[in-house]
Amino acid sequence: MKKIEVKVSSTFELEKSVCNHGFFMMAPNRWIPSTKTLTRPLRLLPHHHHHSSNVTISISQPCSTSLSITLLDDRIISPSQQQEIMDQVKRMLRLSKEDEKQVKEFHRLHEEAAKRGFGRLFRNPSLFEDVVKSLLLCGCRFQRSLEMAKGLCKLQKWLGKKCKWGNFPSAQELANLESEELLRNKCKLGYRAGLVMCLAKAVADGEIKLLDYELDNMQLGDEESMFQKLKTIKGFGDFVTCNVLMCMGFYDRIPIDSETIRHIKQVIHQRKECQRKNIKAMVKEIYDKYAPFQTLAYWYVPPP
DNA sequence: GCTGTTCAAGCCTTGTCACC
DNA sequence: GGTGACAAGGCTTGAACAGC
Repeated sequence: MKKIEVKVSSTFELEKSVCNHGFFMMAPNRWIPSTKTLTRPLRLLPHHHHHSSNVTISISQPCSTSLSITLLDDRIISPSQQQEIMDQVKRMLRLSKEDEKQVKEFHRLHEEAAKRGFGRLFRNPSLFEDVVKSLLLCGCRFQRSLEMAKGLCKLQKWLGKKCKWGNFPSAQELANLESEELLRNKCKLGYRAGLVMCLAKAVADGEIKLLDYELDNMQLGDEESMFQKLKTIKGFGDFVTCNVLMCMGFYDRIPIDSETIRHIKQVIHQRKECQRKNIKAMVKEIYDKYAPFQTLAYWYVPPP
């Protein structure tokens, strides 16, 4: 079993960087609380004549200054593939220099979060997976979103691919499906099947350049134009768009859904007057002082 | 800018009815 | 009366759209 070490700053805490909003619970991510380990498959780019392949990893934090990535399959990994694995882990846990900078700035505004080492929101290894999962959150309870993600991870098996642990399908894999019926009926995506299929095709055809979106955003820092651009995609309302912006690292528009009302009412502020009607105003009132990191502050849950 | 309405899907509750 | 099967409708979600 091969291990890769990744150095992290001493303020980094794996559990806090993983267990914050719902994505860490969605397949193929699996968090094991007893060992504080995150396990999931990652996709490796096609090499030479081979198709893209999966490698299963688990991430743990043996000490405060380093992470340990364990490769669970018995296979030889080239140096460039090792780099691919590290890049994806860095994306999930937001370990880039830019992320580090944002966390520090946020901590200047939010003393309590700084004290508890909170400031990184979990992501999936690719923006495409983030986007699809954001769509899965729509129009149902979270439990069903979890089942849909599981269904999508079984897709590779149904398509006859040999893999121990089904990975989340890529845009290419989804775009190559004959019809959306498999997504609709077997993965139980319902009406979301059409949206996901449409998105996958647009991404695979290069109509929507997700990679560019991600690369551009940090350099340009133009959230408004990114918001407008994302909003044109079918199925992207305010909630999904803000959730995707959050994944990209723009934190000043909080993704508001029904969960937000519960969140504010019961968990955080004991504010009973919170309703669907006034939720926007209340969120603004409570979190605007943390601008431009409102979404980070929103996901910070103080200890009981 | 907002409001309200409609849409979609599946789960949940309730209602109906035959049967023992 | 109690029970089980099944159907109908309600509830829930965010997006989309119409209207102001």
